[in-house]
Amino acid sequence: MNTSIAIEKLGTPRTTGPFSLNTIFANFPERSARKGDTLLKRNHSLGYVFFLTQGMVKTLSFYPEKNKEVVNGYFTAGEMMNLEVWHATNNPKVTLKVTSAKAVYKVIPINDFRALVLQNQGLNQLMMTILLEQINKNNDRLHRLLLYKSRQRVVQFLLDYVNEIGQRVGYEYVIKKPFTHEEIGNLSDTSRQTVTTVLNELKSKNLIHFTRRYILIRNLEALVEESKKEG
DNA sequence: GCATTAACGCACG
DNA sequence: CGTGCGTTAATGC
Repeated sequence: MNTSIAIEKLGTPRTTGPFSLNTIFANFPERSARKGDTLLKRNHSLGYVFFLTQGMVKTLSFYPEKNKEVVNGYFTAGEMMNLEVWHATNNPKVTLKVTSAKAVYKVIPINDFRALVLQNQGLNQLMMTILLEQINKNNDRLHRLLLYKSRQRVVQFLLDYVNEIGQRVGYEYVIKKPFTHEEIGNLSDTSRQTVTTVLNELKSKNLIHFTRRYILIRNLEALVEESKKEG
């Protein structure tokens, strides 16, 4: 994989331009939330989709037979959330929680959303694309769990992370952390302690540097190699 | 071996 | 000053 090309794709073109989601949802008011706030409570009764314009939100599913909530993934600016309500107007398992300091989002009732999609062929196509991307992302996560060991998954998560929200600084990349080590563990299917040790190992190799506020990728190429390397 | 859980001390923000 | 982090020992497969 050519990471330099992948990095060039940074940004969210879907949020600008005449056919962007921002334009399509222009009439829906923006709402603001802070870290830890819940956008969608588990067992809510009404169907809404959400459009995230700023910040980061994680989704969790609840499994009553285990009495446990597991992290499904996270959304960044420009993404649609809770699209599952398209075929069932409520989504009782799912919770949406803000993980960044601040999040700005729009709430679109499912009936309004359906009407928009049915009258707008472009939006229809875009939704297909977005859904497939979300499915692919989940597939990739599952495949990584099957094919790679935990330390590699942490490195792979870092690479995803820098692609999505990293900022280029000279030859390095900075990620401002909306995640704790525990959350990184949830998302790369490993434990908090493993995340800590892997990150410190990468730090000692001078591939990355980090504090509680940010992660600096010092050597992206080497990190890509690290993600492929066996145990 | 490879990773998880528990446990505890420490210090960042 | 709370909780997120770093480390290690015990345990499982």
